[in-house]
Amino acid sequence: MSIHSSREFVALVPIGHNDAVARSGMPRAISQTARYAKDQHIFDQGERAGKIFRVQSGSVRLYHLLADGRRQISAFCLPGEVFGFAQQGTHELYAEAIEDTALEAQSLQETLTEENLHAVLANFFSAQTHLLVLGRQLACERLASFLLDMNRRLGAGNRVKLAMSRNDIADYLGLTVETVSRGLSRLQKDGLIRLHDARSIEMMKPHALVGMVE
Amino acid sequence: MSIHSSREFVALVPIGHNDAVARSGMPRAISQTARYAKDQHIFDQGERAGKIFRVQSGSVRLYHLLADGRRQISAFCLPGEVFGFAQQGTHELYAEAIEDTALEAQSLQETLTEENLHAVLANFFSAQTHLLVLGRQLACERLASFLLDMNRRLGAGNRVKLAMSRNDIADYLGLTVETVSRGLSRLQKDGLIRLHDARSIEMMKPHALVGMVE
DNA sequence: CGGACAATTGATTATGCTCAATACTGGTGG
DNA sequence: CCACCAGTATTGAGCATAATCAATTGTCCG
Repeated sequence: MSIHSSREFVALVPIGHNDAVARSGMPRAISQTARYAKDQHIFDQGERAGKIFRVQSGSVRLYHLLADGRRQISAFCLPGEVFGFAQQGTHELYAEAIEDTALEAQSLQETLTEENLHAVLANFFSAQTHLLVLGRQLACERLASFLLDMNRRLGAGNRVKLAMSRNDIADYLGLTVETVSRGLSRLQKDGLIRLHDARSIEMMKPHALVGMVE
Repeated sequence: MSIHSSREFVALVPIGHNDAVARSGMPRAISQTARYAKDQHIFDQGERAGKIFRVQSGSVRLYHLLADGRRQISAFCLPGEVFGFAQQGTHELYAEAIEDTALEAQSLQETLTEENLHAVLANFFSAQTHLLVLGRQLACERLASFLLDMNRRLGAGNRVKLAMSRNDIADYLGLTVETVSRGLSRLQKDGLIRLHDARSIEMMKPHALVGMVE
């Protein structure tokens, strides 16, 4: 893997809450808000990359596809989170809005900021942790990991309102829809969670869920 | 996830082949070579992070553990590659030398460089791609992915000399040792690879292997 | 040469997948 | 307002891939 002019390779612009940059008087990035409808594509694999995105509202799925249609969602992006980093100037995955979504799209600049690096690192550690889930956890454990992660990121008591379908969850956790559904039913039967409706899930015993995933 | 002073969070120093920095006269990082024996630990999860490492020779495994001992190797690091990026100043995984290994350890500085960012991105995309393997590929497909990746990174014709055991490969691919062994036997029986010895594998039909993984 | 570790192979089991049927939900139009 | 319809979710039955348990074989060092 060669290390040549990485100037060409990646969007490097200040992102939200960039106090350090604001104070130092460095040039701010050009940014604008773009709106996407449910299931609208944001960028495709192979597409030229020139921007990074910060979710203002809504949520986004990032995924890879195999030739026969198998799909792996590598991440969900929730409000406040940043995505769209690319190598070789080309996106390696697909991005779609899961629901109606507003994104702050920021144009390519050559400015290195700590916030950029921090966002990339957040993406990286998130992916790395997910490897453990996909490689070594059982179906119910994967679901517990997913619910706890969503709860942490959405942060509203012990109840999460999921934007994504069972199909999306399955493709994120490396399972099938049926297994996701059965797993949730099982967690509910065991008293660990409560399904208020299919997309609104309350964690009744968060500590027990944590115990499942570590 | 708060975005405060990321200065505390990550080692940011110039790394190898840093022509831009060298030319510009910016201060070079303090760096030194450290040697590790087979299976020697480099850092542990929870340990204070203060350095990043560049592999000069040998190879390294990075992994997570679950409480009951299940292990997921998130990456193998080969000569020329960089690892050790951390968040919150604390390592999130374990690092061990797979064989006798020399590392260029570089002290923490606050210098942002394009090479650093590029190294983090390389780590990130590698993890992201591996999610597809763990989430959506069958055992033989995972093995094909692994062999092709090793061949690309080691780059010596169509023959790879693996430093790691079947057990390491299994923990990297989310399989058991037995399944790895059976998968390799199967690929050999089908004429796709040839096992010169257990650790020395030749790809007889690289194109067919590529066909398996996409 | 011997002993420990590593790798392979076999038999059986189990987790999650596939195929199939049914239930639920939300939006639309009569 | 309610009935209908399409998409979404749940549940069931049988199957397949990979895990587990177990026995051999192979290999690298001392």
